[in-house]
Amino acid sequence: MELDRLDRDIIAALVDDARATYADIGHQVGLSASAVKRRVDRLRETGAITGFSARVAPQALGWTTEAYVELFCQGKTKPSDIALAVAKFPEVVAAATITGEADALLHIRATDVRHVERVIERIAAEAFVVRTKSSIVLSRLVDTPPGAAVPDPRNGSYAGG
Amino acid sequence: MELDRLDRDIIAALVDDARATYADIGHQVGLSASAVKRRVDRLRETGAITGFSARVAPQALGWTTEAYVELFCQGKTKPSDIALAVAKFPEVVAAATITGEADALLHIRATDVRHVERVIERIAAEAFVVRTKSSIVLSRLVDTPPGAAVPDPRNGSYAGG
DNA sequence: CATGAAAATTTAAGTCA
DNA sequence: TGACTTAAATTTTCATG
Repeated sequence: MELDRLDRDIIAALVDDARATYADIGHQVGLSASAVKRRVDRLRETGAITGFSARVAPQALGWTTEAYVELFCQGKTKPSDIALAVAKFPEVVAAATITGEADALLHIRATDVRHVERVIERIAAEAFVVRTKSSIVLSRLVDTPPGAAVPDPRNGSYAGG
Repeated sequence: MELDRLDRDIIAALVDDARATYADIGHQVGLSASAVKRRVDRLRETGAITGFSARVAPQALGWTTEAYVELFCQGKTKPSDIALAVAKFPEVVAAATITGEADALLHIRATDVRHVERVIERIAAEAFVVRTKSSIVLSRLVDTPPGAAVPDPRNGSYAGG
């Protein structure tokens, strides 16, 4: 799907504040409220916008500890096997297969270090896991909601900082 | 701040759909619309909810490639130095100092592998950076919005998972 | 002190040119 | 696309347990 500058500006505005009114967004990007609504509806239909979500402060909800865990798996392990195994844990907020020595990298949020330890133990118990390598997060420096900046492939600039 | 079960249910509902009406949320959690609004206002004031954001499909916006980059820094480097340096790049969507051999871990989103390479080059050029170690993401397995599950410290259960 | 119900205002959603 | 109309939601106010 093709996105023009207005679409990217609208997306940036909605990433910044998903509850902004169509009139407000229209004022920001230079469109009428009804034009903005039509574009937002279209962006949702085409899948560019997948939904709207509250941003929460993890530590305020009790998620005070996070960790990154590298997974080293047996030779024949399929990505879908890993996905199925780790998706069971609400503590695993992100997971991806990666290049390099490790096969996958997990991002874990937990209530404390003991909790992290428990989750890693249970993941390490999966049949395909050979070993794990964990890094506890000491301090978070950056945490940008994905899509806060929208790249323009044509000129390398960004909308919405 | 103290969160009861209703607060956690409301947060879970808003993480799932930030544009749900107060009446809908009230129906889900067993409250009237005005009671829900009061609690949401309070959750925002106290900082448990930091805002509302559109969820976007990064690949639909041109962010087709992502990478994790370990940063090895000089002995006297402060976390704030790293934060300042990497926050300049919209491609750096997350960064944290971590335990282990590396000093920091960056999460980068870019338009393609060449773009990732360019960003890493510019970060590696920072004075405090000794070396970097990169892993390109092959396939994303899990990507949960933070707060999709809200832990209850009292009994170890979750709301909205 | 938080809740539910009602009133007033604002916004969303649909239709027209 | 913008302007207008109707329906719905938000926001405020007020009374209750």
